[in-house]
Amino acid sequence: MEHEPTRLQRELLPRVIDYIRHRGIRPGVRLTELELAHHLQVSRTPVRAVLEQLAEEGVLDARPRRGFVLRSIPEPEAAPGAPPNEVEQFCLRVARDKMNNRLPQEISESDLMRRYNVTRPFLLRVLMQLAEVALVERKPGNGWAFLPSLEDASARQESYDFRLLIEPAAILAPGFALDALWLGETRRQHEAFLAAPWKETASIALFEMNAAFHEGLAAASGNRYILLAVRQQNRLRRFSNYDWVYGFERVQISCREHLEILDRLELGEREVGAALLRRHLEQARSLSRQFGE
Amino acid sequence: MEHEPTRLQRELLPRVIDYIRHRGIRPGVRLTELELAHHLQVSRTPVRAVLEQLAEEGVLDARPRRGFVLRSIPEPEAAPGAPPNEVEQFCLRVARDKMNNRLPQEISESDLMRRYNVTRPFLLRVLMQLAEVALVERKPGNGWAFLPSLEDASARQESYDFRLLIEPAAILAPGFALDALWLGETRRQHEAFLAAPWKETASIALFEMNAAFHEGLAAASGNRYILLAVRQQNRLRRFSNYDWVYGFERVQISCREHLEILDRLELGEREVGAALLRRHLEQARSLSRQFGE
DNA sequence: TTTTGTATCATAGCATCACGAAATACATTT
DNA sequence: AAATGTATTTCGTGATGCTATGATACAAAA
Repeated sequence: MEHEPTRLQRELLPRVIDYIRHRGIRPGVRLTELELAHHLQVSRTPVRAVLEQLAEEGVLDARPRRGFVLRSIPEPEAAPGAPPNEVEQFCLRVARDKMNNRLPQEISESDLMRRYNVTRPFLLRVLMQLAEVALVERKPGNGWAFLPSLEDASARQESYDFRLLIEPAAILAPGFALDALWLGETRRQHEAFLAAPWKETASIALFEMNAAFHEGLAAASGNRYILLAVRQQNRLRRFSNYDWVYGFERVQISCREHLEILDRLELGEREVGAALLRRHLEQARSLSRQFGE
Repeated sequence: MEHEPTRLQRELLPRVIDYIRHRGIRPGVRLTELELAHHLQVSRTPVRAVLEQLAEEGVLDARPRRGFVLRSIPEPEAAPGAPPNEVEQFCLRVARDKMNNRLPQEISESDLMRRYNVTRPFLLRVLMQLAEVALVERKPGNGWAFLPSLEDASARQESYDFRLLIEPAAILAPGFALDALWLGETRRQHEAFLAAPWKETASIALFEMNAAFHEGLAAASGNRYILLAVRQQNRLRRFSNYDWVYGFERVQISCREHLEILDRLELGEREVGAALLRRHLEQARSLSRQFGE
C-alpha cells in the first residue's frame, strides 16, 4: 500500500544514500530511524517512508520489529537530469516561455495561475525566486513585470563581472578551508565527466556539477554572504546555461581547469588557485560574448 | 467619506510629492491623473485616491471636473521614522524578538501566526525576506530555523568583508555614471544631517540615508548584480544598525566622508573615491569590532 | 481632443475548511 | 534501555468563496 513519495521524501532519499556512502556503512549493518531522523533534521515519519522505499528497491532488508539492514551499497544519486526542486523547475519553464515570447512583458498572478494551472502559494514562491535574481519584479499595483535580464546579453556580462569580483576573493579569504570529503567527491564527479562520452542530455548534469563546484569554493571561504551571492548567481545561470552549446572540447577544458584549481588549493597555493579561477571566468565571459545572442 | 489609505496609496503618496518637487511644478499648475498614473506605473484609481488625500492636506486644490491644481509646494517626505514597508517592519520585529530570546531557535509557521496574529501570506513574505539575507531557513520538513547570524558578531565582520569586495569595485566599474539629480538630493540630505542637532530618534533616518547612499553608488555602477547585492546587504544591516550607538561625532565624520566621496566622484577621480570608500568601510568594520557584542 | 467622472471587471488578499503528511507521544517488542 | 510499531496531534498546503481595490472601458465635460 505504498503511496506516491512526497516532496520531502524525494528530497530525503538521495541524502540517505549519501549518508550510507559517506559513513562507510557496510552490508549487514542496521540503520536506525532515530539516528537518521536526527541527522536529516526531520522526524521519524518521513525517514520511515524513505527506508521502506529503499527496501522495495532492494537496497535495504526490512525485518519486522528489527528495523532496516543494509543489503547492498547503493549507487550515488544518478546524475541529475532536472533542477534540484519543483519551484526551480517551474521557474525555468516560465523563463523559457518568456524568452520564446509566449508571455507578455507584464502579467497578473491570476493570469499565470490560469495559464499554468498552478496554485497561488506555489506561484508566489516561483515569482519571489525569480525576483531574487532580478528576472521579474512586482509592479506597484497589481501584476508583475519581466525585467530585461532574460534577453539582455549585457546581463550575462554583468554576471561574469560580478563573479569575478567575489569568487577569486573567496579563495583568498582569511578563513578559507576546503572540506576533504567535498573535495574527493567533486574530483570524482569531474573525472567521471572526462571519462564518459559526451551526450547532449548530460548538459543539465554538467551545469549542476559546475554550480556545485563554484558553490563549494564559496562555502570554503567561510563568508556566508559570499556563499549567498554565489548561490544566487548559480540560480540565475541555471536559466540560461542549461543548454551547453560549446561542445565536448570545452567540457574537457573546463573540467581540467576545475581539477587544476582543486589541485593547487589542496597544495595550499591559494594565490595560484585564485588566479586560475579568474582566468577560468574570464574565458567563460569571452566565450559567452562570442556565442551570446 | 475618505477611507483609510491603502498600502499602495501610502507608498504612492511620497512618490507623488517627489514628482512635484523634482519636476519643479509650481503652484497653480494642474496635475493630470493620466500623466501621474503612467509615471507611477499604476492605474488612475490609486492616483485619484492619493490626489484627494493631498487635497485634504491642503497641498492641492480639488476643482470639480477640472482636476487638481498645486496650491503649495509640499515638504520633502518627512525623514523616515520607519522601515520602507510593512514586511520590512515586521521582519525587524521578529528579529528583535529573537535577539531578546522571546522566540525559540526553531518554530513553525502556525506558531508564528498565533504569536503575532498575522495571516499566512504575509508571514510567508516576511520569512522569505528573512531567508534572503540568511537570517532564517526552512527546515526540510515543517518549521523554520533561525540561523546564528543574528547573535553572531562574526556575521557582521563577514558583511563588511563582503561589502569591501563589491562596493569599491562598483565605483571602478567601467560603466560607472552618477545621476546628477540623485547626487544633489543626497548632498542635501547629508548637509541637513550635519546642520541639525543630533537626536537619538533620528537614527532610523540616518540609517536609511546611509543605505540610500551606498545603494546609489551601486546603482551608478551599471551592474545590476552589484546593485542587488548591496540592496541585500542594506536589508540585512537594517536589523542590527537601526540603533546608532556611536554618538554625534561619528555621524559627522561619516557624513563628511560620504560627501567627500561624492566630491571626488563628481570630479571624475574614481580611484580616489574608491579608496575613500574602502577606508570608510574599514573604519566602520573596526568600530563595529570594538563595540560589537 | 484631452481630461475627468462613473460604472464595470479583474485582481489580489483574506478567511475558512479539508486533507495528507510530518511531528510527537505512547505502547510494544527485543 | 533502546529501537520499532502505533495512535494522536499539529502542520502546511490546496480549494473555495468573499471583499476591497486596482485596472479599464465608456460617458461627459472642458
